Amino acid sequence: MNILFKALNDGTRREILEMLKEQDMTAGDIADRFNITKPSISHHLDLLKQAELVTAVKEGQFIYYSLNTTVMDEVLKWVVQFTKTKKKS
Amino acid sequence: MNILFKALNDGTRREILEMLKEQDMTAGDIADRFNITKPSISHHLDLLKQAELVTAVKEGQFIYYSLNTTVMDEVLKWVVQFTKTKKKS
DNA sequence: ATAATATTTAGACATTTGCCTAAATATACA
DNA sequence: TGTATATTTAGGCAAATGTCTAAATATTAT
Repeated sequence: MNILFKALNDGTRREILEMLKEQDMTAGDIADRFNITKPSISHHLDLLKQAELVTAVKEGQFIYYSLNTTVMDEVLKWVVQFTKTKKKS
Repeated sequence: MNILFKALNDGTRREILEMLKEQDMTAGDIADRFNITKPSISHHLDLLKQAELVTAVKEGQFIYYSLNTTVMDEVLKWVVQFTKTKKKS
């Protein structure tokens, strides 16, 4: 849970997740969309990978990153407990 | 969104939210449940307040903190976009 | 084998974070 | 008025974070 919220606590990383929601992308393609150096993006991707929010598959000299939606279910479950607190009126 | 994830990115703060889900509490009562000094808890409460995850009401010399569930809906909305991506098979 | 491309690893640096102690503020009570 | 209680504000400090440049690794193409 901790590592998950930590991974989500950064705008760049959240944007990466939103990009990967649309399509799988290589590390380079992801980096090209930000005004941040490739090593920095690589580090962000590593954190997302540690949190298992993304998976990485090497294909030749490229590494394709994909979203792993199942982990989000955990976050969802945690958040939901605070929202479904409605009382009958 | 940023300040929200920032507020949630701490175990102590998430625990406070879970406590407040059960009942409103004073700053002191909250602090008593942790092995952290009152000033530190006060700081955590301030962050939660900034994120509007909690509200504070002063009653005499006490300050009662309550959960504000409506803000969680925003988080929920953000998270859900990643979970409802199931395809028909 | 050498060069080019894709990506990561390593190391440095400034900023942010979470914690602490000490002091300040505000209310209640004797 | 003076003292105890509840909470916050201020200032300091070590650890974590996000960024960068330079170097290392791996793959592809000449």
